[in-house]
Amino acid sequence: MSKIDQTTDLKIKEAAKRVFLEKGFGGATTRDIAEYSDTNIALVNYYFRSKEKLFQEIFLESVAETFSPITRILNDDLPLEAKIYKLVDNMTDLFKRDPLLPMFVFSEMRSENSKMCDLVVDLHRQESNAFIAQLESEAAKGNIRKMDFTQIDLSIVSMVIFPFLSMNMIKLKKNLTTEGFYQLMDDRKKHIPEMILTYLRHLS
Amino acid sequence: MSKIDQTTDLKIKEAAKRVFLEKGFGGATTRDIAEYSDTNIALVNYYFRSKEKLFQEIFLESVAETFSPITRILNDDLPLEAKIYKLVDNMTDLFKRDPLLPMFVFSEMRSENSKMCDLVVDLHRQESNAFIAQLESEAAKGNIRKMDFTQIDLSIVSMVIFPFLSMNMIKLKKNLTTEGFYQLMDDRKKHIPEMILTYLRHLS
DNA sequence: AAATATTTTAAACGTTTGTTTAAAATATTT
DNA sequence: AAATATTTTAAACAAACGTTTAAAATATTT
Repeated sequence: MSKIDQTTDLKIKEAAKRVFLEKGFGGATTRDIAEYSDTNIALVNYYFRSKEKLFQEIFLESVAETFSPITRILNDDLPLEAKIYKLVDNMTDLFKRDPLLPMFVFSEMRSENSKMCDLVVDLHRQESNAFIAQLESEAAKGNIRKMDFTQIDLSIVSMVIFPFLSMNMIKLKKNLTTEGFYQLMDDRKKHIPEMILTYLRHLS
Repeated sequence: MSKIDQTTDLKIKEAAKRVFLEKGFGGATTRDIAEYSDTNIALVNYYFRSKEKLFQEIFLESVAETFSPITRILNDDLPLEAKIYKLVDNMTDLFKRDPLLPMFVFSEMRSENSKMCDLVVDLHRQESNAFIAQLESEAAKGNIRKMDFTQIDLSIVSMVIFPFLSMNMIKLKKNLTTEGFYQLMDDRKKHIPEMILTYLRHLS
């Protein structure tokens, strides 16, 4: 189906996602969304009732897009090493496809009393910690060091996501094009798992 | 000097910093700043000409606050191990004092053509890479592995800053109070340098 | 083909925004 | 003490915002 034959509500939603990802809820306007979707401001409210309802729909989908691959892989039945490589690889590719996604999700959770925080906590209510359990199991077997594995979990996610959150600063500082930046991210697919695994296997 | 005896322009600037850090440029209003500073909207423009001028003043100071300690320590004349420990320690303490600082700085650089990007690139024009040079020197001596040390630089900063960018999400997911979160950050003061140094010293 | 339901449009609504005005109050200088 | 400069105030401005209205256009059903 060519873009011009899309249904009106889909045209609006795709335009809204683009605008919200670029500017956030506060920076985006109904008129922006109407213009990019080639419709008008009345249609935006006709199909989605309000700017906030439209935003919440897109935000929830974006949170799922960001975290469900992570959760899925962390709960996969894979050896530790393969799991870490797969996690970093899949996350990196996801954010290369949608580099504005991390900043969109985290910036909307900036204020503690944001409605978005409540939505997210509902979404992740029964999320298991299979990854940390797996790490503890390997530690019990003596394959890796004993430690607080929350730190490992947090460090992996930090090393993958942060570069995308600070993409523009990195590009400026290292004088990189978008392609150069993506090359750096691809290099991290080896570097991050190597660092984590070297540390874990070096029994303290 | 008690808060009530502050000069008017200082009262406004401190209130503005608080409001901008919490809500960002787009989310903050001149009326917010006037209310928090116990003045009025005309005085805000009388002393700072416009919301944008006031914002730029605060943003530039915040960028300096965030990055000048990093740059200073990275250029310190310290052995590698001590430097990494000091860097992580100082950055963590800085962000514990001002946990909204990272999101404030990076969210304003979200769009590539943001004026803030240009301001930052001017600020860091002649910044040296003494840290990466030091790493390369140690690698030449055979003390640490040979590699692209941009990855190390980026990984350290990621592991320190990202948790503060995702503070609210972490607190929700791990069910932590602010104190619990800060304890986790303090634990990272050991974890991060240990991981980095273990990796560097494990000659591949 | 007529009647009904749905979609689209243009215009307007009331608020909130950043900013400005001009007068009042206060401080400083002569 | 009078004249001048600075600071503060209350009120208003135009522009932009999210949303609503009511009529027009189109699609669907009877």
